[in-house]
Amino acid sequence: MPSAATRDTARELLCIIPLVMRTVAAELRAAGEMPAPAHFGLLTILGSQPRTLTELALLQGVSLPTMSNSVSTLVQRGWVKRSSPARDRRVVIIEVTPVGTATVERVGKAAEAHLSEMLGNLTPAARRRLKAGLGVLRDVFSDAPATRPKRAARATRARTPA
Amino acid sequence: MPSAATRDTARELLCIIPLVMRTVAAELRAAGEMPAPAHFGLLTILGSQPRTLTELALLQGVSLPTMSNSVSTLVQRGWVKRSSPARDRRVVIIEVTPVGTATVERVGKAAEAHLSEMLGNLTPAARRRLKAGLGVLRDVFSDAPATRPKRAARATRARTPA
DNA sequence: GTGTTACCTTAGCGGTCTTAACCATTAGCG
DNA sequence: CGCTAATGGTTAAGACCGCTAAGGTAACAC
Repeated sequence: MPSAATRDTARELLCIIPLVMRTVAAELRAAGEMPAPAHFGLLTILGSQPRTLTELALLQGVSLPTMSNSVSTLVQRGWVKRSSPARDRRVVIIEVTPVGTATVERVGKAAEAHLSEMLGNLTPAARRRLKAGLGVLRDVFSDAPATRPKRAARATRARTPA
Repeated sequence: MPSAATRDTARELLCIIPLVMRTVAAELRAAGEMPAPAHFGLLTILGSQPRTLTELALLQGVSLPTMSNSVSTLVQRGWVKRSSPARDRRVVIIEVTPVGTATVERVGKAAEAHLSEMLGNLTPAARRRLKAGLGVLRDVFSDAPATRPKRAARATRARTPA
């Protein structure tokens, strides 16, 4: 049973996250050839290593069809490529292309710049609070598939350093 | 020229907000007759007082057409109603209906419950950090039209929207 | 009354997400 | 070997959310 405090925070989340989301999406949209919000995270993930479709869907907390479609879009834009390993041709490995890497780099920089403009007005203390809050958010949501409480306990410590 | 610290925070925002957004949307979707994420905030705003379409669009940081459409959906569901004041028949006043109020109440509660489940694992300290961060988020994004400083009428002050 | 401005709506497009249904490949087993 | 599952992806259809561009009507100013 949720305490009043958690419920309060939940309500807060419910109200402002969509607001923030809109802004973030707008930044990305305005930042050039706009890899839509979802695509940005995707390319970032793939930047560290290639993944299968299922892995990606899990990581991003979306259904397989959604991921398949997103990847298709990305392929179409030349940012990632699909390939099937010979050992098991059912699976699809998705890799980012050099063009994709460059795009994320560029667009991300532009979006950051815009965002930073808004964040620039914050006092250092406020920015610290924001950062701390984002860290918590990441810990809580980093792979929770929403409506399915599959894995219960996630340690909420370990503030994801840097 | 954004400092490294702000850029870092911006990048953080860019990566985790969509993730959180998906979860919140899923909560809402699973919470019953799902007033989509955007609708939830809208109904909440209207809960305190009726507003014109333009006001709503400004408050939510969306375009007028978007707000018009959203309101149409809400009207269709019987959650709000439109009316034109006699003194100026160009404007449209949007008011929440009793059904709308009840719906937000109910759905909000369900979504909060789900969210609270995730948040329940947080230490009190972490929850405090989260809350503080959300507050900052609200201040920063509460009505910033993202990429367009349309008419710069809004100074960067005016905290405390509620 | 003509023109301008303000407010809202309609139309059309792209993106995100879902579920249901459908292939294709691999693995198990008699 | 051939049949049946299961695994992994894809397609198809549907609902929302956001945008721009292009109307339409009401109020205001001359």
